[in-house]
Amino acid sequence: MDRTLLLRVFTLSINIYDIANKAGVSIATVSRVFNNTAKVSPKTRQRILEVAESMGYHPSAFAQSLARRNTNTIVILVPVLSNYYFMEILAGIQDKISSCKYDLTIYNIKAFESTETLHHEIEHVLKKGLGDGYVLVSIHLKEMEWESLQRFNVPLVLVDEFSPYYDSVSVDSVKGAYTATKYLIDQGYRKVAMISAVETSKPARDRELGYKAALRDAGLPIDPSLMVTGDDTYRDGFTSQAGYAAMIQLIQHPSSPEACFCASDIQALGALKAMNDTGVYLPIIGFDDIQLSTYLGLSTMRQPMYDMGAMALDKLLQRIEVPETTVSHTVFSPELIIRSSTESPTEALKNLSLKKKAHYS
Amino acid sequence: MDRTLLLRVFTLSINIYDIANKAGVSIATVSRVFNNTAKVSPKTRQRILEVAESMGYHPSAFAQSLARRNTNTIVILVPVLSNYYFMEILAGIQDKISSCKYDLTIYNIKAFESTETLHHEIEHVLKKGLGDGYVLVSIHLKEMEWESLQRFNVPLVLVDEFSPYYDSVSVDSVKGAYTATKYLIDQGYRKVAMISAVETSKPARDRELGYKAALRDAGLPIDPSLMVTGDDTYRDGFTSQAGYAAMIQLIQHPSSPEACFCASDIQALGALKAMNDTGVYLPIIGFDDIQLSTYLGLSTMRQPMYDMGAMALDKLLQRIEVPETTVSHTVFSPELIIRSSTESPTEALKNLSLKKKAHYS
DNA sequence: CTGAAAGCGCTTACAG
DNA sequence: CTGAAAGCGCTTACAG
Repeated sequence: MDRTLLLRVFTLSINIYDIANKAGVSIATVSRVFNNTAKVSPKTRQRILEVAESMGYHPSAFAQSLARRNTNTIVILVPVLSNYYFMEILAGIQDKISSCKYDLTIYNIKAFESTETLHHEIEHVLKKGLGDGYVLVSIHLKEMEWESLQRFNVPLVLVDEFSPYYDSVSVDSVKGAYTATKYLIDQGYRKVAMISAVETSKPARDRELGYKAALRDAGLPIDPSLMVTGDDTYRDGFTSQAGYAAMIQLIQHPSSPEACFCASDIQALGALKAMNDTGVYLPIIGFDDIQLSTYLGLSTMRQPMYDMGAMALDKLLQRIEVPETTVSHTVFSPELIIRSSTESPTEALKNLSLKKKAHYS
Repeated sequence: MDRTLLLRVFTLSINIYDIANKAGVSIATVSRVFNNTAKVSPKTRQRILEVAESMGYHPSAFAQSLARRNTNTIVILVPVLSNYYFMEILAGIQDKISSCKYDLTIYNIKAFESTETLHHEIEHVLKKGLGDGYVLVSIHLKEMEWESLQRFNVPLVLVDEFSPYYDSVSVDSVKGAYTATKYLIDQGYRKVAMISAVETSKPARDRELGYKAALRDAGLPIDPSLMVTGDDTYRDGFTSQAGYAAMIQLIQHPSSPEACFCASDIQALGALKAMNDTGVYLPIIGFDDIQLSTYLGLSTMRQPMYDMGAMALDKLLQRIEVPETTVSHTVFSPELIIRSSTESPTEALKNLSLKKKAHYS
């Protein structure tokens, strides 16, 4: 009695004891009606529900999780929240999860100055035990670091990353970059430039690999000065601003590149704008196929982001159910989507003058 | 001992007792070093840290929250995850929160068939007690429902909604719609159509209000058949698909509208595409100013989404600190941004043929 | 169908 | 500087 009163004063929140008292039952019974976990006489059930409703009671999620040793929630770990790529992946996850018992929580990983602090941050979150399972999107760790995460023994699936220890779904960046670059070469361009991102970015590195391989296979020289980044490390350089700056660099480049493969659509959009602003046109092909690309006529290598998200969640749910499932890796091959941004320069040139107007703002 | 062993078998997770045992101290001391809450001798501190590191220990977030009666996390409640509007708002929140002690969690409200189930879902989440404070984005409830939420006595700020009981930040939709419509009228168009969304959507209703008011003030007739929705209720009709369908309706409309105000940019993008596909051009002005709009030359009413997110978080943190702060409401006036989509038809017509090519996919 | 009681993994006065 | 113990709000065998 005293306890309850004291409690009230401080937290103003009602708990299971309050309900039990008022309904004249034990807390066990209250718990049972809220969990539908055992037969409770219709009468008492009704009474408890009424009391609870009138007092605005609901079991505390924390206490439940603690007592049950499970959380009934899936958590998504992402480095940045506002990003077209993640948005698509999240959509896939969200649409899938709405039909199951799990709650969805998105956790924003803050520290990512170095892979080491990233690693610590991930450990930190996993140890806190917020979810029954985790989807890690675009989190890139060293093999050893991935290995060490195993000791937490928690279901975990990787999107846009590979590690032998965990289920994963990703896209073959090397192959995609190769295809894109080869396409440009096949169109007759010899001097194909690349807009890339910071070198610590795994997808950027992989795409550089594919780009170089395509040049090599075509017997073309690799000119490192034609691989530009826009010198902007915000978000690893995957921004339209960085793409804009990079394209300006290419336009002013002494050896006049003839076409350009771009590590991401978002950068390509910036590059497109740079071309409009300067009036210089370069056939360009991006990577991702975010929704905007359709509208802007950007040719690109499509990643099935929505499906990747959905599949990642499937794998996670499966693993939570049956922890012994053998680890599986799904690697999608990006698909070449040709739109107007890779039209021949003469065709495109006509567009440009008008587009310029259209993009005035 | 027995307990610990048994536990291990089932959960495989180490707790504060394990660390205390191994380090030869009490759990209180272990707790203290992890919370930096009292002086602990450097020696023992060091030892405890080592033991913890070696065993991969970290305090359980749930147990901590339960014992402390606070969670150290802010939760954002949103109806849909993948949405350009939310993305911008989230960016504002995220950039702000990275410099404070709170963790950020995004909770996806599932049920929104009716405002009643929405209300219940919100109650449900608040009662679970997942956060120290909540930012509710684009959650629209009846005044009574908002009122009833007060009993949970939890810090809560509203974005894109108004209630006298809570801090809020929003935009004056009525005024914005009025300005946009008036602009078109001032350009000389008499038959201004509107692309709207489902009638249960509050922003859509408000924008309809502003649209009608502008027509009325200009002495123009209001033709309900010129207010179209695209008949798509997915996401309340705020999709480019719905915008596309709506524009098709307008294009085929017997009374041939001369210009169009659109309730959101995302719909306007769809409408733009419809115009490209059909070759029929209508000056159009959107609402939001999402990032893509710059690229597409869409005239629009700008909402400062990023700033709104940041400000919402500020208000929330303030309220958590000082619960008695008087409730404050910030209403931004959307700003008219003129780009090429409102060019005069003759000018625009020239654009169109080329844009059409550019948008080929 | 229902209760008493132990336990989930922590924090935090209180006492020393 | 450190420990014993109560408490956070639940769940869940166990017993009846």
